Amino acid sequence: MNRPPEAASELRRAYLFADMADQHLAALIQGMHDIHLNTGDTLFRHSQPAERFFFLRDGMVKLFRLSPEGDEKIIEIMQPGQTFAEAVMFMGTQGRYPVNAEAVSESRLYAIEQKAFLNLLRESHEASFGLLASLSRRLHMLVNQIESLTLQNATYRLVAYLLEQIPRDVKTSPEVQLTTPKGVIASRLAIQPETLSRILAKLRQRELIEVHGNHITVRNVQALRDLVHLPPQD
Amino acid sequence: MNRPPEAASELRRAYLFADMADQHLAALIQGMHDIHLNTGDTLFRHSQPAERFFFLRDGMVKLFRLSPEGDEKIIEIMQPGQTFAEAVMFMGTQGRYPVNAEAVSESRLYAIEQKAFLNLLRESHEASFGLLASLSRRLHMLVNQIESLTLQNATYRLVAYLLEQIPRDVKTSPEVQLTTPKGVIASRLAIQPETLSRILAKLRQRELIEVHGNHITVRNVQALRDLVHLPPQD
DNA sequence: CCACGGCATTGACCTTGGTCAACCGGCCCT
DNA sequence: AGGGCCGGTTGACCAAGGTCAATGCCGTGG
Repeated sequence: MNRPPEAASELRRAYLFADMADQHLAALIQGMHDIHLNTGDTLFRHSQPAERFFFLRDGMVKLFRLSPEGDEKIIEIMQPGQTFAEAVMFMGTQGRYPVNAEAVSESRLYAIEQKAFLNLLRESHEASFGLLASLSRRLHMLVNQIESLTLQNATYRLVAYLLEQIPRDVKTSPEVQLTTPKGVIASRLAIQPETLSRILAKLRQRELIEVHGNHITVRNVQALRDLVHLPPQD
Repeated sequence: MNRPPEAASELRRAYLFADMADQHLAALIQGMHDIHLNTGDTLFRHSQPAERFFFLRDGMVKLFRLSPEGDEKIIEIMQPGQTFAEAVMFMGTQGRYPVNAEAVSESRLYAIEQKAFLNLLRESHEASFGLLASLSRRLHMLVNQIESLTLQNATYRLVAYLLEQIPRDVKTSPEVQLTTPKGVIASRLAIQPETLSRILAKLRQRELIEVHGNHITVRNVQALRDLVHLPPQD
């Protein structure tokens, strides 16, 4: 495993590795594997035995569940710099992946053996704390998702999603570039593509947004924020 | 804090404390507080600063979110022997509770200071591992909940809930004693009480169950399992 | 003993979002 | 250039479950 020295700083973007001691990280880097996925490639499937977890370098990977009828619900869309499937290590004897993972765009990843990482956890408190931080962030995200699935309607979820895509510090009329096909976003928000389309059309009619393909211009941020009961400004 | 010696074995019922060294556990027990709640009492509220987490000794506590309109969605109903709000410690600086907590029945709890526990984590790998196990269990539970909220209908969710209530090893015609008012169960399943009532009525008509107040007799387990696509037996 | 309040049930009606189908436009491939 | 495919859009229709209101059923307390 000959690996460029940038690997360490690359990994440190993830909570999990942010504070890990150099030598521990170096050891991990020695043992990890490169993975390349084309769009549509499957990384792992629900209920397969989980022997490694992943760090996403480039591209995008969706984590999703399938209903017996084949309907898909995306739980999370992983972005570069994030780790996933790290929690499975602790699901008792022989953990299994709780979701499917598939590349939404061409992706490069590092795969890390759970065994190796478990050993490291025993030596490194920073690693444990990093993992705990990762898990609690994800936990919180899931609770928020449950809230918006049950307490909010489709329009609310879509608007909240759009607002999330606007970088924090933008003051000008914000532009949102959708990074995945609309069907993927629909599945993430647990609505049908047709419904997504209709909601966008309605927002367009009300002149709250402009839609050009997968580029969206938000014409009236405050009106959108009001729609989701967010206080003015921020 | 004069505490009975049973406290240790009581706490060990929770994943979090199961494998913790005796002296560490003893130290925790020294510092913790007793809490008594009557039905309807609030333990903490969403977005309050979180300074402690809890171990439920007796009774039941619901964790829930409220919509701006006041609708309630129960995320989880805590049972005796479980810990909750342990994850908040790692949500960066000054974590805040992501949910509300309120007693559904008269309850006794132990409250543990997060600071004290954090110090302990630095010394005890067992504590870290216990916490990691707790969090990944909860994570998995939430993913399952998202799946059934999005990919399954109300009848499915209720039937799955009923089947979960049947103790593992029962072979006779199983009896389910609902441990909370039906309205609470409805909120947990993200349906209205009226809908819950109607679904039970429908299952009764089909002679799959009998309902007597909050006692339910399952007349045909296999038919219920089929409804939720579970394989026969198990 | 009756009155009240909370929970549950039932009925009538309505709304949201799903389903099915047609259609459009861009892109790739031959 | 033509054909087919994929993603997205639009329309017509449908159904699951929510809403609103009336009613029943206790259990508690005056």
